[in-house]
Amino acid sequence: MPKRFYITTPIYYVNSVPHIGTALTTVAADVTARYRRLRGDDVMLLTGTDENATKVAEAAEKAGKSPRDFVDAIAREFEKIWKSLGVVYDDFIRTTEDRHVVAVQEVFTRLLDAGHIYKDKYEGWYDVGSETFFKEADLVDGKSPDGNEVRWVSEENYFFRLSAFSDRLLKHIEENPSFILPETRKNEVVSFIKGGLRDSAITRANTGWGIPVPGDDSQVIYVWFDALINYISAIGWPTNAPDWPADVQWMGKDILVRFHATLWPAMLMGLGLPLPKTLLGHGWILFGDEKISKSKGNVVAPMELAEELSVRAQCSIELAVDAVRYYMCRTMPFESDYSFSAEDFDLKFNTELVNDLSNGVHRVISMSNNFLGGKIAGGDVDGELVSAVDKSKSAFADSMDRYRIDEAVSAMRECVSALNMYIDTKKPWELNKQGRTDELALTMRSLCYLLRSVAGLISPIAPHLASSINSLLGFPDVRAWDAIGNTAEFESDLSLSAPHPIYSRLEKKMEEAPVVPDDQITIDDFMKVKLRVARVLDAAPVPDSDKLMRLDLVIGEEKRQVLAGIAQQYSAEDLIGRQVVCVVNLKPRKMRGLESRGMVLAADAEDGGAILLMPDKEAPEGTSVH
RNA sequence: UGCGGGGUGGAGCAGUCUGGUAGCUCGUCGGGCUCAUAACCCGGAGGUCGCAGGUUCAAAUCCUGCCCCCGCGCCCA
Repeated sequence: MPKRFYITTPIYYVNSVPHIGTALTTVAADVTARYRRLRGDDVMLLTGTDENATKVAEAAEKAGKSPRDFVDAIAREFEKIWKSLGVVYDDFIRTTEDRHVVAVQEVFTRLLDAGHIYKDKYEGWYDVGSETFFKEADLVDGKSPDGNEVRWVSEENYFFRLSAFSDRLLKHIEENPSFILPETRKNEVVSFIKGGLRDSAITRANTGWGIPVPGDDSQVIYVWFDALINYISAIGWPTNAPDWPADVQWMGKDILVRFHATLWPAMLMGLGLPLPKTLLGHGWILFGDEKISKSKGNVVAPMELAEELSVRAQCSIELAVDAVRYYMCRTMPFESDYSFSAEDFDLKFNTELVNDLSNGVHRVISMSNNFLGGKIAGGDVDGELVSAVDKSKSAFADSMDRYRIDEAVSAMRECVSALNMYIDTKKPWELNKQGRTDELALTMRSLCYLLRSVAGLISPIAPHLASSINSLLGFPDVRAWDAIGNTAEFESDLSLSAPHPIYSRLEKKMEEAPVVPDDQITIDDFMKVKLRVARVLDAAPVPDSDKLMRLDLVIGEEKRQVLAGIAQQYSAEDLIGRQVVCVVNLKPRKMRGLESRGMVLAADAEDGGAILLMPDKEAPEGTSVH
């Protein structure tokens, strides 16, 4: 069996549904797959879900479901979304499937036998409450710094000898310039490896969810080690995996360096398997001011975007999805990130898809119908446009072959631009008025030819849009790369459909919520911060720390530990007994191994120090502050 | 302090590796066209390429120093 062109996406965590980020990766992979199919390749596109993380078991419990039911439901959700986004994959791997479990255990066994995996002890005082290990020195009166009971745990874990692969990895990266793309990511990987790779623990205690270590049920395989193996388990390894190595593995930049470009190739080397040809770590589409959106939890779901668009642009949901796919492709962040905004989306949609393309199509179809009754006699195509198409087509291919989907879109747009220019130059309405029928037919035929080529080029990106153009021209879909820019089809008479616009222009959106200047917050924002008067019960400098002071505070009925960077200005004696103001609903944070559950307010001194705030006169502990 | 990315006409970006016309999209101004969804086409204005030195016949591009912004880490909570 000949090797297929093998494309992968990461497998996605099942604790949340896709957002525009995961959709970006998956759509990019789908576009690549569609392009390769157009080029005549037999393609294998793989996606799937990562279901073995311990968090999954917890999330399932919260949802009141068994882990099994929980992951089943989410996996179905993913499949549904990819289908809606027009992603056509050839297989969907779930890491809870037998074929995967078997492969993971086999990988483990082989690497263990080959000496790449070893057992090592992990010892320490374990705080069951916070699932954290502490050093002897960190303990306070035989308890954890938080006051929890601790017990001595001596856990044996399995480690993967990642450190041993550094030189081979660097060599491979150097010898294969397109192994890691883009270039900036490659540099990052190289400096990460040169900084020293540490062996990684690849198992953890078995809590009832995950893939057991072969011959040692007390342990399960660590989720990343497990997950990466999907790329070979899905295509039949260890039995037979003719499609390996992958031609391109798409992913976001965040999971490239630590996992796909180091751990994964090292594992493959350990197994004696070839490495993927290209690892592609694209940037992210960010949402306007990232800080603001994070706090608002503002995630633009691609399908919501499409649904809204189908109403506003008066098109089918499929065409709206294509517009979203188009937007993702034309802005595909390669080296750096891209900032998404609704305004930007509307602008790109209106100018590129509606004004230039959809309206361009409409011009051609309308004129053909008005001037020629929708019938165009077969014949020659203007050589000027043939060479314009040739140029676009090869630029498109060159870009796609380098996985620069954004550049490929630009190449396609050259044709659209040529279309509108050509119309203005040839002025078909004048030819019609003057009765120059032959010239008119040549012009319209040539324009149809150009549109047919545009449809072909855009088809991997926006397949329904391509179909719409083709059907207006009275053609079936373009199925072969060689058919793009081929004039043979135009030797026979054409019979066009009646004109109707593909997309409608978007009008300005309704006024959004009043814009608050960046440096201002509303009273509601401020009220989110819960401030309370607290009394310092005890204080002590944090060991191994220059600036940190540990404070035990009384806030009303409650006691809590807060860390503050004030040790250089205040001693324990200064602090014990005095009142302070504390932010009580701050997310807990660990520093120097200790947990801080709040923040005491202090003014910033000129020397960078802190000046503690205290009530003007004594107030009961727990009094709220505004 | 560390690591990474970045500072190019009003906005967003390309160009920097491989020195030699500063390019693109949007906006703006003027003109054209009337087939089309107030869309399309042409032209103009607008930049000391973060700052200061250096190398060179020539620097956005190479070298040195500095300033500022963003992301990650941190004895910031």
